[in-house]
Amino acid sequence: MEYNFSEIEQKWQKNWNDTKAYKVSNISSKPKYYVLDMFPYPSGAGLHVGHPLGYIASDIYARYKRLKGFNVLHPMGYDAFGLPAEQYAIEHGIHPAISTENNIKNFRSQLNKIGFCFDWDREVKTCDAKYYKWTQWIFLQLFNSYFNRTAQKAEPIEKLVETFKQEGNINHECPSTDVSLFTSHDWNAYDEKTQQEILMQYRLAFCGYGEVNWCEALGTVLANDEVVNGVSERGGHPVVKKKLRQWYLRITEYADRLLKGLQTVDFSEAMKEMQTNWIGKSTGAEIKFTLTQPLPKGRGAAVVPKYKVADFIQFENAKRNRKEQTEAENILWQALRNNQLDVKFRRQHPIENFIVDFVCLQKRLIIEVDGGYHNIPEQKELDEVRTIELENIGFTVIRFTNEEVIHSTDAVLNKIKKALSAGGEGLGEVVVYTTRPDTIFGVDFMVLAPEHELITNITTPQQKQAVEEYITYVKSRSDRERQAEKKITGCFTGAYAINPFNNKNIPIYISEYVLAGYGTGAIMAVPCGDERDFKFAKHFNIPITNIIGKHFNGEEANATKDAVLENSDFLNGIVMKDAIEIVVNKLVELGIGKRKTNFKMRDAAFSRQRYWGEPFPIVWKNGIAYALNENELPLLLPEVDSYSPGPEGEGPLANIDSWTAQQLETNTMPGYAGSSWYFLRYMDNENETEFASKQATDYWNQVDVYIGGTEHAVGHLLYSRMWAKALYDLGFISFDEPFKKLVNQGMIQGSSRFVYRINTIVEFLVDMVNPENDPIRPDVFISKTLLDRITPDEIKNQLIDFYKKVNGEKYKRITKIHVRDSPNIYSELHVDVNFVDGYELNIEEFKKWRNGEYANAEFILEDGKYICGAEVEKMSKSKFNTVNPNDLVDKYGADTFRMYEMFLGPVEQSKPWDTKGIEGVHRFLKKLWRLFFDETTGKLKVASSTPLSTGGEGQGGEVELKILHKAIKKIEEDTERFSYNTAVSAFMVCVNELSDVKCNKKEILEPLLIMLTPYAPHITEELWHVLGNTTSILNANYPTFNPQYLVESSKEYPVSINGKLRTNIVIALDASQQQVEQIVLANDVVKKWVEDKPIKKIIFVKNKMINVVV
RNA sequence: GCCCAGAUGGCGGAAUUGGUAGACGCAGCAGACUCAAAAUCUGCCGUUCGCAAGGAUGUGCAGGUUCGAUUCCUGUUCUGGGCACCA
Repeated sequence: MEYNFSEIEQKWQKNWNDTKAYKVSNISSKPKYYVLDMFPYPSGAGLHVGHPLGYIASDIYARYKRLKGFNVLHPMGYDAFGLPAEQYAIEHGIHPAISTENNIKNFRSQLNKIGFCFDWDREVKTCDAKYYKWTQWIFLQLFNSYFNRTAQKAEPIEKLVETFKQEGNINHECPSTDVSLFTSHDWNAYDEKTQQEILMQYRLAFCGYGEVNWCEALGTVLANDEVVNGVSERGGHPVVKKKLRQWYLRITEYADRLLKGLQTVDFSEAMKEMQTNWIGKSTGAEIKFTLTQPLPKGRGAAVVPKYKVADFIQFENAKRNRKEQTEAENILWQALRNNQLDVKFRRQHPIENFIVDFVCLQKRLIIEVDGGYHNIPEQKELDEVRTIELENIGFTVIRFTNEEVIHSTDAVLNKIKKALSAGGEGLGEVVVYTTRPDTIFGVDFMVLAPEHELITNITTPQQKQAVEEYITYVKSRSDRERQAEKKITGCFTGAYAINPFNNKNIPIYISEYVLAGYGTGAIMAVPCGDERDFKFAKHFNIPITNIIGKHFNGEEANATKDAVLENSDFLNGIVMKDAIEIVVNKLVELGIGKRKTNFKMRDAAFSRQRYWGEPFPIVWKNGIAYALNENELPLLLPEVDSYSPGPEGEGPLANIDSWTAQQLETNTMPGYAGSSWYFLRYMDNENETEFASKQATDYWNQVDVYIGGTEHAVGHLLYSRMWAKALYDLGFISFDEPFKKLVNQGMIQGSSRFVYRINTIVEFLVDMVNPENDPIRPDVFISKTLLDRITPDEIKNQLIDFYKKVNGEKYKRITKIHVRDSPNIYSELHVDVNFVDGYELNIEEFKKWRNGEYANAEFILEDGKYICGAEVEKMSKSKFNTVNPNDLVDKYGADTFRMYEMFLGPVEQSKPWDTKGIEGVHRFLKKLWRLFFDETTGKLKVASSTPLSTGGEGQGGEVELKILHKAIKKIEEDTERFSYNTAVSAFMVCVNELSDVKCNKKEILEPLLIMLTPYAPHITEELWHVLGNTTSILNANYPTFNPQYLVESSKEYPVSINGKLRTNIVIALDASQQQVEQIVLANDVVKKWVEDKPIKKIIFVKNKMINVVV
């Protein structure tokens, strides 16, 4: 019998389908195992050979775990909302639902051909209303929650509202800087709109404003990859940043937990590192730099005033005063202490010759609480003098009576708050964020992000025009371009700030290398320690202060933390990393800065101005966003007439009158909405009352193995981790990390092929009387190898020869030829790899390509062949380098295809696709087949005869058992660690060796079949039944490794002299060091190399090697 | 620019913990079977010197640690992935 793979594969695929062999139950006595693939987007191009790589890997693992006795969940579904379908709809007028459904059908049929063990009854599609009902529902949970920073978890927003009613937001710092402190009194007095606006700043899903790529000409918002070099990819229209109302997820609140969670999951170190870097936690300080301009109101002081620090006696008095607090002072202190108003207050603090009641040094605000004796005239006069003196050195003084403090505390606090915010404006200041406060004395200039709000206020009239021009330039550039730019650009604002530590004037610049979104959008530049600051200083000729002595050579910056500080006042002589703490403490003490933890990660933009996505279950009333009720879900995506954007760049939903009449949100959710929780829906995909029952999510729990590419490292993987954490916090699931183990699959790259068209233009002077004599100028392609060798002149001559040939008789009438050089002598064109054999172009196929576009093409060949150029690129339809798995399955069968994809190399490594080697794997399966069937007679030759165990007489049995158990050990280990390429070669070795010993024993071959089942399920099921089994091999028991079959008594040791291998000697494994030394030194080869040199030592590593050192 | 990964024969790759570099497969070469082809089987196959025995050299590049380095360290080049609206 022949190995007829297509017959076998169809037969068993039908059988498995009919018997529901892959149906998985949520109720089982077996331990559970959840194997998940990353959610595919069903693109119109269909599957190419790159897609199944991860699916085959997971399929093998799922089948392996099943053989090992697990109840395995291995589902598949579609991330079906997305931009490409919408783009297709715009171009072809076909509803995305229809094109998506077609793509899904195509995808599924392609997947089925490969023989995956998906439980199709659990299939999900994100664009299905039954699915997105729950995406909307989860969104509402996020909308109706806030992050309790004390408890470090999400909680219902009603709980927060209760707290606000009781105590204001004193214990719940707002994640947004837009909301300052308010009391319960304040809260209760706020109107609905204010209250809702405040709540919005706390919600986990919230509305804000964000910049998008706006293309005026197309009237639409563009995705980043639709923008190329600042213009739209389609049409090349200019693109600028535009602020639009957007939804966000407050993922930044989860930053710390997302970091901590990484310690509990089994992801690669690289993956964890990428996520860690993306979250970008850094510790440092915010430092306030006072501006020299505009001048503080009415006082004329252009420098930061200094004041005298208290002497010993004053400190003693202050201490005593603190103990003898009045009732009013105590009340106020309780409200001011511990940064409750966001700033640090001190009580009974000595300033100049006075001891003031309360002072905020940072805002230079003094609060005096007056007891009764302040009412006498002398005291009043003294107080006034004191106020004037304090104001002269830059303080603001406000006074309250005991009465006011005790009876109208709220009003007093409000006045203080107002005074605090006014204080900042008067002086004008820039807050910078730095991770290196130790370098404070090396600050030579300051750089603000061009978006920084202070810029318009501080720019001097002389610099105004230059600054505006620069800002216009920056507006046209993406963050990526800004960071990648090597050229130094920037602009001086004309303003100066003062270094609070040495009063040095610091020029303030703006530059695109400072991004508005990170830190405070302003940096203090230390050119001797930071490369970009250094280059900036050089470019603008800013003198550089060296604070690190010989560590700075004047040629390049040195970011060391180990240098001893110089030119640094009170820090001189201190090692930089120790100075960081000292400076931070000093900043806090002086009230000019604070310790600050920063995250690079930003809140996740969660809306798109598009049609093909989940509608938000949100209604707007009077500018307030209200959630729909649960029973109004799903909010169905309506039909639209056109997929073009709304009037102000909103999504297409804004064009539907009935939609806008209901005041429904016109944005839709982004692609990652549905994919952030799909792994939960698989557990219970038909549930109509919950996103998944608690019972189901408790049973399946975390995904045990998740296989997917690193391209999702920071997007999808962080979002879904956040969603899981939020659902966990709110009590809907009982695990807060969704994926226990992550295996990264590499990309299969395309190996593109190119043909080279000659561009040189040949002009003919022809007989104009007969226009039909106009000569034909076919496209001429030149072979790559030839192109590399010959000169442009030779190319021209070849070209003319061709024109002569094709024009034949006509050519004789041509009176003159003129060859005009074009800038590029030739063009490199992608050609479909499917009609290139290796590098040789199949010219006939090429001529038929693209409806005969090149039917008349001519070719300059070499040795009768057209050799193509080659390059490794992304596999993509537009590059004509895709290979369809269907073609390969038809030609070699699914089993061969599956094994070949695995045999290509390690799963996690990227590699270019090359179909060439597939024959080898196919031969392996045929060879396996021949172990069962006689080549010539076609008869089954497997016999049942118990192979003899160790010590028995029949060596045949021993050898075969050894071969089998060596394979079991290797293949089981390799499968466990996803090293499928080495497992496949172990199968090959095993089958080669069994063929060599002509093994035909059922007891050897049957376990081999079981081991091979995960890799090649069809052929093994067929042979399994050939051996007489009646149940499916899918449910067989994995063979058990027995080490006793592999025991050896001696080893052939490699022997090196001075590390160079010279010979091999067989030595018993139990030999001692002395015995080994004797044997080795007696060896002739060793003697020859040692000659009479003295032997220093002999290194003997048991079971490894021997090295003689002379 | 920043973050992550990778680089080994003509090609895909192996070497799991610092211990015989090139397993397994492809391609190639030689041979067997055949009228022939296909299929199958056998042998050879990093480079280089040599008739051979054997030697030299060799894991992107330059250094270092070690008895011994593809493996560890420092620097560097190139390639791939990501960089917040592709999914």
